[in-house]
Amino acid sequence: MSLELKKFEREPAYRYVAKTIREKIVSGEIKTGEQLPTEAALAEALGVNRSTVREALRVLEQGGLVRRHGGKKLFASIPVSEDISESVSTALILHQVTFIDLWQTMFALEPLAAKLSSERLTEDICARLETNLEATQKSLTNRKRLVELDIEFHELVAAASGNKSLLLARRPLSDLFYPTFSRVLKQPTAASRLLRAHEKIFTAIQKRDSKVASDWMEKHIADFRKGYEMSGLDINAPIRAA
Amino acid sequence: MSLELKKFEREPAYRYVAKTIREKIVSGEIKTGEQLPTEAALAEALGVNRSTVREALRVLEQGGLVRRHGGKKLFASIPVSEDISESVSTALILHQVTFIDLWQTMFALEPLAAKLSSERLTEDICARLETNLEATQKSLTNRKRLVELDIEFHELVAAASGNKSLLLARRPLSDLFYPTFSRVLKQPTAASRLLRAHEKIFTAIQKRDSKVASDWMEKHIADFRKGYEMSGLDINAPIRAA
DNA sequence: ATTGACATTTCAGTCCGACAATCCGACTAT
DNA sequence: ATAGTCGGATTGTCGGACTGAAATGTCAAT
Repeated sequence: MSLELKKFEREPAYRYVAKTIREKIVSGEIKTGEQLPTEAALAEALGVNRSTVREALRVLEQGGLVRRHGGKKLFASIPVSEDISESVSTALILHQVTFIDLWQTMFALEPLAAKLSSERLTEDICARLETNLEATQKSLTNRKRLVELDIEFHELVAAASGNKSLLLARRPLSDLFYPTFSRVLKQPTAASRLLRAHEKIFTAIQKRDSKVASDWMEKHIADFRKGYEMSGLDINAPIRAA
Repeated sequence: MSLELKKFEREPAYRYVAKTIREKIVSGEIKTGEQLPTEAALAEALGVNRSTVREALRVLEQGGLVRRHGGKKLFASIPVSEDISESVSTALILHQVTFIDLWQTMFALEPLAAKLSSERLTEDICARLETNLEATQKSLTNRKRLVELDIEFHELVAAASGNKSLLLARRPLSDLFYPTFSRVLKQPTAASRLLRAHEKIFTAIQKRDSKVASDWMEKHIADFRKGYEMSGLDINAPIRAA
């Protein structure tokens, strides 16, 4: 017997304004990349004060729907994974997710990314993967650089899949993994194993061999976990913020 | 040859304020559930105007890090999946993800959720799943209700996994699926197939049989796709907003 | 003591007006 | 054309003010 009395909550004006603008963007009435009116103009058009418009803009900005180029003009935009990732990451940290939580999810997503990439790889991304691999070969002793290249490799594979939901889902997990990844790479054979796995994955993707690509990615992610454990890190401890 | 001269960008005060408060929350200095000072107090403490504080609060609010209870008091809080899901969903829509994109990702995540649930199921959630199944049996002809129950079932399974990153990753996908799900349920045998799958999954989870749980979930998700296609919906068309 | 009605205070939401910094566009001189 | 100059437009920030709703305090009745 929930009474649910009417939920009086009159929605604040700033939220109404945000919703209105968001809908115009989502519906396509305001196209991506298009310039928005000035704050003053929006205020007048919507019949509210500029302060109210500004609060609404902060909301949209945080959601990545609106951004400023070069300090002044306001543009409608598509939220990119960076926009989303930060809030998801902090949410995960506050929920005290453990390494093993993240790893389990990643273990499901990354092989999928490898598989799909084998089916959709474009010339552009293929070239970038190749460049990435060459750089990796030259950076086997530079842990910091190696971490960057590993991040890029996996991001490229996910991008090659052409599946944006996959890209968006894995990004925050990746962001949370990598602060400790440098430590895992201290393991003697870690760097060479990483390179070997990346090469196998890349080759398989190039050959459109989705099965092998997926399998090697699986091994690669499994290997990451082993390395994590062997580095003396606790897979059941909550992930710390970067 | 990029000069990259210092990126002058002095960060706006409202963003600095937001960052400051966020860090205090993430670091635990302000505990979850704790009440925050009033806007005026924050303004004075941080040496900025109240308007500036308010803009910062909009940012944090959007990220689910603070919320108001009963319209007045401000509390620090943990972002829940609803908080995140909306922005991720709109991002996905703007990226024009297709049904097949979402489905592929879901096809990787849901069996994992079923598998993990088999290992960690709690009494509480077990009972709620049982209630859910009973309600489903009684609602086979009520499509609207059936959609709600299906959402709940899968959400419960994911919750039972105890893996928050999984919960957070699947939520926006689920939200995007369900607007069209009612149509899929028009298929003659769809409702009974759904019930049967849910029952099989639940039974397997109860028996801690992770393999069977995972397999049945896989079948269930695969079946969903077939139903989607048979309903005359285009799996390659961009998902529309709810 | 507990309850309930009523008065008081606090505070979020909104508005107004203002100002400095700086970005943009137009105009001018080279 | 290119570079330099100048003024208007626009954002970020500020101080102040008002309103209504929420929180709190007061007091009488039970």
